[in-house]
Amino acid sequence: MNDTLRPTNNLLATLLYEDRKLVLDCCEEVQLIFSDTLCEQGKPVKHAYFPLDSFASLAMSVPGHASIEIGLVGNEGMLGFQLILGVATSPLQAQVQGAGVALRIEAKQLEHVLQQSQTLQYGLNRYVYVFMCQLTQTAVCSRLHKIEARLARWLLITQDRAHSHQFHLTHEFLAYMLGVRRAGVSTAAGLLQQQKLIRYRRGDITILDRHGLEAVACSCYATVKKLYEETLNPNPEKTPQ
Amino acid sequence: MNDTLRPTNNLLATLLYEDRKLVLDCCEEVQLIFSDTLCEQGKPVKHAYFPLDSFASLAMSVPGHASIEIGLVGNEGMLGFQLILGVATSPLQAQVQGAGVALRIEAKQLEHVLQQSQTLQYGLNRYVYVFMCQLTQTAVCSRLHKIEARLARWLLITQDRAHSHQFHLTHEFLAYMLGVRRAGVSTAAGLLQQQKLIRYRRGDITILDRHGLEAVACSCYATVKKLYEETLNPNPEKTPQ
DNA sequence: TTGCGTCGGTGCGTTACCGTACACAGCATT
DNA sequence: AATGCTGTGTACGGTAACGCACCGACGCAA
Repeated sequence: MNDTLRPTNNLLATLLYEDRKLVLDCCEEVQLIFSDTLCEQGKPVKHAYFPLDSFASLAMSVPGHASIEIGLVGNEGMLGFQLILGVATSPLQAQVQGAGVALRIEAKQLEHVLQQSQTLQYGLNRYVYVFMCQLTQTAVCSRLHKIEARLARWLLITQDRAHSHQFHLTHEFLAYMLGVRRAGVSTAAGLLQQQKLIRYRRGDITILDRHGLEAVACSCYATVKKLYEETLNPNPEKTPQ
Repeated sequence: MNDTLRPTNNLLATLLYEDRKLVLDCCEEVQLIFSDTLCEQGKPVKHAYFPLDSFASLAMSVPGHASIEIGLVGNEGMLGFQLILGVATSPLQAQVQGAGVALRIEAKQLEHVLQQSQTLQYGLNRYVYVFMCQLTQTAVCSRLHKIEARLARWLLITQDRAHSHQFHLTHEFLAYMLGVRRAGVSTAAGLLQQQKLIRYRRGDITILDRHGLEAVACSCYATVKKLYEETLNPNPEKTPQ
């Protein structure tokens, strides 16, 4: 497969060649449609996804409350971390936020290839670890930081996943993900727009000043980004252990 | 080893007999001292612990802010989940909250026995999964629920780990764990005491009415408890898959 | 008995966000 | 041109928690 001529999945890229091949041979390419639900809270999961140019949001809902952000999964990771741990039930809800292509592997087949290679197991376990840290950081963030900072952070990670300075996100959706009121998002977004960091019109958001946005966002953005870079080294051939 | 005459670790109890033996043979018994720090954020980890009658708190601190609760680990689980994933750095801070005995295994040895048994790997992976769900639930909880409910929840999980209706916890410490002001805890604790659910005096807390406390606590307590019961089945011989 | 450190109760002004509600603008459909 | 839906701006009163600060009560030790 010629990876250089098409978008790649960075998690797969961290794997040893043999392990990557093992996984890729079981994968099929699928087109993800915007707003499709890939898995629901508490329901069984049939596939794991390695997004290429697509990405999906993860959220948890609590009875009697709004839901809350957990994170976004794009081509830096994998959707369905539970399968790496041998659990076939989804604890979260996943919804496609950016249409595009993803590689898909059946749960059974993933389980099978995991049993065939210790190093694959190890490589994907590292992802589970990073994902867990990200989860914790997001948790802390939503507890400590104010809406404006969290909104800025969310826009940044969306831009990272979308690989574009422009994307579609309504205040309504952002409110849902951040677990706040729609009105709260409007106010915060208004502030960011006043500072000429972003521009939006009926759901179409354009990032005007990424650096400015990073300054407004809390340190959580940088922390998680660094974690991914440090832990998921994209040159495993050089550091196979 | 005669497990029936002494406190047991429930996670170890979920393992197959052979796997349990594999782990136990590498374990040494250690006495954990109250307020000892078992691992610090970002520092390497040398051991994993399986508490018997001891328990420890996990917290994450963010520069410029108070720290925040992640959870408590007692005889229902294991301290050092990262080691199961092959990562030897601690993302969190762990401090002994209940003095007592724990079984301790060296990181290297755990890695070694994990390589020897797929079923052990699988059994501990399930714990990682449950722990992750708990993490998420705690995250959501600290975002959505008010201090009184979260305090009630914390007291309940402490009671579960301490296996006693009485334990030592100052408002100061509770504030630290819940990520709120000490004064906020005092007010909330005062309310619980007014309702005759608890009694406290200079750090000594007595649970008077567990059911009442469960009613005040948010649903998160019940959710996580159920998750542990369902996922970590203590009779693996009957359901070895 | 005095002193000191720990622990907890309380008050005050401030802030971030909530629930609710209404108004309006852009866009598509009839 | 009229209608209706979606997306956004804004306002109002209410509240949970904040930072800060001070004081009192208890318990240990000199």
